[in-house]
Amino acid sequence: MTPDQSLDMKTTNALRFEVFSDAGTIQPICHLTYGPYGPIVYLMVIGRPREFDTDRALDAAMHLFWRQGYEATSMQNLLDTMNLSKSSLYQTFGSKHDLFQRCLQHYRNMMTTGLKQELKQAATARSFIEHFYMSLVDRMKDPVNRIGCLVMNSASELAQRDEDIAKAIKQGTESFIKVFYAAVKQAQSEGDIPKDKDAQSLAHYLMSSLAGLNSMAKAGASQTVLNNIVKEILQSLD
Amino acid sequence: MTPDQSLDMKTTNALRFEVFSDAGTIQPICHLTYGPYGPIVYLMVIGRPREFDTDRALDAAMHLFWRQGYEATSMQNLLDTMNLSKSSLYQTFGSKHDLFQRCLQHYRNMMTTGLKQELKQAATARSFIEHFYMSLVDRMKDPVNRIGCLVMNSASELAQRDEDIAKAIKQGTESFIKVFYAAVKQAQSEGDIPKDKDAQSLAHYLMSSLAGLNSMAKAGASQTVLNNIVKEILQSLD
DNA sequence: CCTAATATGGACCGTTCGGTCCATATTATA
DNA sequence: TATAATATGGACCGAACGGTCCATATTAGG
Repeated sequence: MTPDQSLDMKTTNALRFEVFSDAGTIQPICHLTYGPYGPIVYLMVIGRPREFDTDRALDAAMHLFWRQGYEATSMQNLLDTMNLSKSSLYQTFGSKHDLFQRCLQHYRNMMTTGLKQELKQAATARSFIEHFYMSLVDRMKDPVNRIGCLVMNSASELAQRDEDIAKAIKQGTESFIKVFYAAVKQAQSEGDIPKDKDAQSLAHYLMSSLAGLNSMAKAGASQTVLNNIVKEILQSLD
Repeated sequence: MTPDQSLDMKTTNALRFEVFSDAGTIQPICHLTYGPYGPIVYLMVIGRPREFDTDRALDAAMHLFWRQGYEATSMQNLLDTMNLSKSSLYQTFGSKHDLFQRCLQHYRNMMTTGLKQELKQAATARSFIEHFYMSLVDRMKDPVNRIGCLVMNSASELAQRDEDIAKAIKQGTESFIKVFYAAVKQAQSEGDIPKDKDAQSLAHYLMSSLAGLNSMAKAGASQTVLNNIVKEILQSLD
């Protein structure tokens, strides 16, 4: 169980135990009640089983919010994309706001997992960093990909007026920065970044540069311009 | 007349000549009609004069959009802030969308004018650049100021789904980049930035870094973190 | 005083917003 | 088969959305 998961207990007329999955969805484990001969534990859930995949629906919602932002995404829009009925959505995710929080969590997990894996698989940490920025610019060839980072987009749109989301954003950026920090540290130990550079500062700088790059792409900067910016950014590692 | 201004002619039962002010508001010049002895030119406008200051209202709207974003700002919100009646607003500015475009223009003019002036007044171009970033971070002490840049905020929120606004955003960023370019060029001629650096690339990089810094501030980065990022950014000028 | 032109306030519009509720369908166990 | 629990579809809700329209007020010139 990762730190993101938490145990929850809910009493109905009997007793149920639930956990939250990585994606934040509720997963029933067992169902405790009492029969004439003592307690009975049902290991499966009673009731009609879900017809949709919660995590898949969450993923669809995340991509929609990512592309459109919070305000510009309507519930109807979400229903269509997630392919759910209104009841199912509200029963499973609570509200638009709650759903968005789950999406932020999901995004954070997805990204950090992916980045850590890429770092592990890269030949050197420095090449990981370089490849990260260069492939980012490459992806920007397709305007469809100029949607920035969900966390930073949300910071721009919501952080100043929603404390809960601000907290999630802070956690998100810190997670990303941790990956950059690990990469910088590793690169320093591999001799590819000067050891006298402050790894923490550099990690923050890399995060900031990433945000800037995404902004420039959204603002319509050309491939050439983006590449030149990346060149400047990467020189900071020397 | 600056390039932003344009001449417009509108025919009613007579003929009127109008210009757009820097803020984009309509300014009547004269009113041409025909009397029994030939054409008559009224130099003043016939009709009830405006009771509000158009530019002041536009400025208020701009600050509201800047703080809240486009979608999160309702017409009622605008009416209250601009202190106008619904009729006056729609008559003067057309629609929410049109008003927003005007605000973008106004922001661009305001910013470029201010920056050019600061550059002119600075001891050296390099000190202008350095002071620009450092005072930005200083302003971020107050959360009220963590509202980023209207142009970049709009890029994040709207550029991918509104061609007109995307165009305005591109013009905006290009205007800012021009100022940075001028500063870099000047600093190079003053010997404060190596002449072998590509001024254009550096200008784009400075713009990108600015966007990143604003994003980080919105995401809740501490003063210390922001300062460290600025240090890294400014090292790119060496 | 009449007229042309504009300003203003407020009623009003259809649509969409996020969200609730309920009747019905479906499932697994008792 | 009865029951408990859940899933689902759709009707429905009040509020807010951006926007239109019209009656009235105000101004300057004829």
